[in-house]
Amino acid sequence: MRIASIYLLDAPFHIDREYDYILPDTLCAVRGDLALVPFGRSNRCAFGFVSDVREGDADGLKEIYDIADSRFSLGEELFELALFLKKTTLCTFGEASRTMMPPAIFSSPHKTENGYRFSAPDNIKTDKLISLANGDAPLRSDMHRSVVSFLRENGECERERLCEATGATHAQLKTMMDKGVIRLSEVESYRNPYEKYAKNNRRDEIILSRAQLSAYEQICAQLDRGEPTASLLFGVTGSGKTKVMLRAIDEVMDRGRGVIMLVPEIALTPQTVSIFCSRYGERVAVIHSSLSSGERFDAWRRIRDGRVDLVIGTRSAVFAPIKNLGLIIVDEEHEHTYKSDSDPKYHVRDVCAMRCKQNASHLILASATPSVESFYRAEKGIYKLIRLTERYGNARLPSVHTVDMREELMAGNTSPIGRLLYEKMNERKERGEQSILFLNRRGYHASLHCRKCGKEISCPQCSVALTYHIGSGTGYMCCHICGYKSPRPTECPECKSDDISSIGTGTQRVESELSVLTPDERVLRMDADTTSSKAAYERMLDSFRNKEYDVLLGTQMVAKGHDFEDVSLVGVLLADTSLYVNDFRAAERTFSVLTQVIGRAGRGRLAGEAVIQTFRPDSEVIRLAASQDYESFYRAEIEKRRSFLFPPFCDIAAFTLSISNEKALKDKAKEVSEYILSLAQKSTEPLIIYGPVEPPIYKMAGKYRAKFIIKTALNSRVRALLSDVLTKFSGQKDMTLTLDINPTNT
DNA sequence: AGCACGCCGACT
DNA sequence: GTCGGCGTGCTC
Repeated sequence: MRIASIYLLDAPFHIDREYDYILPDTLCAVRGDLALVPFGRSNRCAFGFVSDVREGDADGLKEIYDIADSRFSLGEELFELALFLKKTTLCTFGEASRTMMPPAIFSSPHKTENGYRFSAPDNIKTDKLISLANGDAPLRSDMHRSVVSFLRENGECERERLCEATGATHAQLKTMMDKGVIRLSEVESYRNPYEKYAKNNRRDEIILSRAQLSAYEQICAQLDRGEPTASLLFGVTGSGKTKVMLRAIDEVMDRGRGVIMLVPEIALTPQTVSIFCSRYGERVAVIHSSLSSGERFDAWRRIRDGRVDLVIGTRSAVFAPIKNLGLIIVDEEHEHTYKSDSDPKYHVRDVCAMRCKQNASHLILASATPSVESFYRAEKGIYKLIRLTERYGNARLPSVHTVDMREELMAGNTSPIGRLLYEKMNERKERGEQSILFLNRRGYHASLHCRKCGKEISCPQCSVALTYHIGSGTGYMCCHICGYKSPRPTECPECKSDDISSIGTGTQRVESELSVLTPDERVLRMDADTTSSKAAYERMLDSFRNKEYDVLLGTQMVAKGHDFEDVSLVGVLLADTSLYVNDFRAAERTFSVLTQVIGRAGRGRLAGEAVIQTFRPDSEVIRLAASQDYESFYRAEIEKRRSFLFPPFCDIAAFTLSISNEKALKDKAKEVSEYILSLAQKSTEPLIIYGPVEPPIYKMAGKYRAKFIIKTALNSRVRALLSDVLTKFSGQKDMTLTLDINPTNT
């Protein structure tokens, strides 16, 4: 008997392993194939993936219902990658495979007399083609004759086009089909929302500067080695990394190999897309979170069917089933969106490294402010370090002024705009140039406080302050964690005092301040509240580019990757907000976002200037960001990481326990803690265990949370230990225990 | 996670 | 007597 080992799609962690089934003679299967199997006492129908097929003893085993055809197979390479994810992130095989395939594949099977069969996903779009079957058949209708003569002249024709051209109806065509005069064939077709960019594509020649050419040649040298390699393309803002990447993509495609280009969610603007689509036409697939399920499925099918050589997309596009992968590019590699925060909690860099190993391909990590981990690896020689130290063309890095906001306060200026920034904005306005203002906080005021009892107005579901937003009427309070909204209170919910005051400044408040301070400046506010749709976001960037506004005011999203010719001033309204977060990556994040946002100024022919406003002008991070000196920042930071033992000098495994009952949390936390300690005692691996500790947000969406932080050096024995903890507590009800290995916020 | 089995309380 | 509460245990 042939026996197949199967991983199930929906097995929870503690029962996630291979299960053996009989493979009936009528079916054949190879590793990676999608299967339908009976599972559990009631033999409910479950999806699974074939891991292995062999001859063996069938006693006590159930039979596989069905195997899907190879179009819906994970394939050998992605199957291995799913196992890799399971092993390294401790997710289930099902979670891993779900992130690699479009959900449309798992459409519900249909029941037959003796089991279940696959249903083809119902949203495969087909073109219905009509061709001549027997043109010599005698015809009595004029319409039939004109259809036949049309087909004789034009050959096979798409059904709708045929109806349009001849005036025939579906019913008439049906009659002709029944008589055997014509025949209908269906071929799969693909929805491609980016088709419009792909028209009249052409590859314009790219002229590289001397520095860019050198970078490109270093990349080619890596490609020539024909083995898995990685480089860190470290180029200052505005150095023209994109051009180097385009040339590298050309080169790899000319060698007949596939490319995956990853970008952070925020960078997937129409500008980015149009650059690539107009260059590579229909050989491009774009993948991101706001595709419809049909579009997602079709992009996946186009890639699977070998119609695509270049995939551009966000994090999960690293799993694109592209054949003969030659190059992966991770643009803005320091971005935190490259770490998944739901299962599987993978970092895209690790998956890239694995895929490059599988395909002997090259990996390019690109950034003006590389993650400390990546720069460390470059120093160690694991990545080839390629530098671009100068801005492209005649552009120079902006000159930066740091303003101490305490002095502003003492001078009686309570506005979020300091005097220097105000002055410089006016200059820009007079010269017809543009400014970007960056503030890392949305809403109007950060929070409301009762002046009598000191209580802060907080979210009933989460332990964070509600942010005041202006809106219709008196405005509303909003929780930025769970989205809870309530009207603005008129009295303190605790002591009923009506003496409520506001603290802090958000983008909305700056917007209204500006309308008073500089009434003739046209200000565009861009944050999560104004860019609810992708279309709105794109429209805003376009109108700012078209100079319908003088000032772009916004959160993080104004800092990333945009290229505005006429922006010559960047103002950072409060640089220190992200410094007070209790997190070993706070300095890195602050440095990176400041450098990125400063880098938006002076990218064209105009000289750039930046004003950084802060209450901490003496802070080392702010000083280094002002001088845009990444390498000095890196030296200081890596020494801190070394002496306090943080990544890249150790790995961190973080368990989060969450329970809706606070008392139950305390009890369970003790139990988890004791279990971890008991395992650690038996282990010889280096393990430093902290916890239970209260996370910065203790209560989140109605659940209380406790964390356990383990500093360690990951290997298979440590993973087995972590897996043991997860298995023990993952089956228990009324609680969840999750594990994040090397999380981006600790 | 599902789902069945099973062992106790309140109903026609 | 039996319908149904959800505790317990298993899944090739």
